[in-house]
Amino acid sequence: MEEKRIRRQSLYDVIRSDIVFGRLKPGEKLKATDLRARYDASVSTVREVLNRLASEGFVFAREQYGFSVAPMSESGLRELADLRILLENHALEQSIITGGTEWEAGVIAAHHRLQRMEQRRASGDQSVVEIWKRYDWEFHQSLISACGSEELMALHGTVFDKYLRYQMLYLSYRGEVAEREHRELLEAALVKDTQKARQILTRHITSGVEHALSAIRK
Amino acid sequence: MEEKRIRRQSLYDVIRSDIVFGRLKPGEKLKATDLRARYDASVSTVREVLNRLASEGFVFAREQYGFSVAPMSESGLRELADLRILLENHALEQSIITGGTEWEAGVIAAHHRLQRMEQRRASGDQSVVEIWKRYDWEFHQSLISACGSEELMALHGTVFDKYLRYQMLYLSYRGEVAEREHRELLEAALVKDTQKARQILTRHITSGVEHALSAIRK
DNA sequence: GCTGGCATAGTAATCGATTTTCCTCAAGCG
DNA sequence: CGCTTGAGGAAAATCGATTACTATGCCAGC
Repeated sequence: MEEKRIRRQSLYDVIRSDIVFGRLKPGEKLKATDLRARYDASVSTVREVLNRLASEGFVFAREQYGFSVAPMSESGLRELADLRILLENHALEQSIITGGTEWEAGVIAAHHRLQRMEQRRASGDQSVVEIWKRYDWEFHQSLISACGSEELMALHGTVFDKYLRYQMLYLSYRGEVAEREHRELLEAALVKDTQKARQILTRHITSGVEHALSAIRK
Repeated sequence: MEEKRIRRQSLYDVIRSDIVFGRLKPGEKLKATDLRARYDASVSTVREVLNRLASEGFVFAREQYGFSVAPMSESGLRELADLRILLENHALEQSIITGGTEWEAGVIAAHHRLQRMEQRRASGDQSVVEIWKRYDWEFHQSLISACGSEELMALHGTVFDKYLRYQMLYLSYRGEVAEREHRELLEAALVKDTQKARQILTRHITSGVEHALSAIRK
């Protein structure tokens, strides 16, 4: 039962992931003809994908100049972190208020998957980075999944990945600390303590930013 | 001095505006070949534009099915309104705190332009609707322009337009009331009263939603 | 020696044609 | 009679070629 994907979708996934995980460097020029060869697709298909990525902010586009990987900056990181705090805190609070048993079950399951990967990552297994980060994404998404707004969730999902790109750039790994924060976040959510949950989440993100910035300054 | 635009950009503007102002109905199928004739462009160009609009949420896309104008629903309106309140309140507060004289000047100028159009609209001139709404957009953007986050402003800009689409659908016109709220918003911002400004803005949006929903229920 | 314009090459933008996929409908079989 | 299956057509996805633009560098004139 092989999953059949159209070329555009798989191309989109590959390029997006190449950008998020740094295989395509910030500022790097994305020539349609080069990508055509590299990814084995026609210019039209490549351009469709680049247009999508451009409107999401992963790719920078200028008329008559073409496409390049979106640049990164310290202010970019701060902006995205602030935005994530704003969106995710709000969604989290709503979600805790309205979430029922099904939501709780989903959150616990997502946390379990994440935790397993965190352990493998902690034991030095570098190969699981992408899967680990996907589970990270899924855990945070599951936490806010009862917020009642698909628009909000979609927005958060994109912001999360744009923020993740910075974590990957700075090779920011906080191991045990982030692991504990996830656990605390889970607990606060399950006992419906919105204020505590907001507090932990804010710290989770803020200290992540500080950690990344201090790492790059050395 | 004729402005030279590339085809894709002008096509994007036209289709986007056609969707926002309801000339393309929600759910309407967007066949590439039809659009090709209607807007005089090739399928590739049309598809590039539709991909962009899809990732912004104005167009709905499904594999092997093609594109259609994004559907609209009451919950969609509520979600976008909530999102706009969240984003704009936050940005407004930051902007009031950091904004200096230049920011104040920009806000006053934007409000003046908006007010002039509000007057023309109030006197029954239906032809200015699009310009009027553009000035509305610009006024709100200028208010948050000192928030320090380009990401936030870009996000707000898109959300504003998606919300505007609902106002256009419901033909929601609050005339004098909205005019007064804009004036109050300007005043609160200039005297740096963040709490008052947040309060007015929240009411501005909330009552706009209520007005629209009560109109459709008759 | 410097500047301004023109030729040229490289790349982006656009195009129409071709291939692939999906849906419909009807005929054949159980 | 109902279900499966395959032919046919419509529309989406993909393609390579063509056109348009821009930047680079060379040459002529000042």
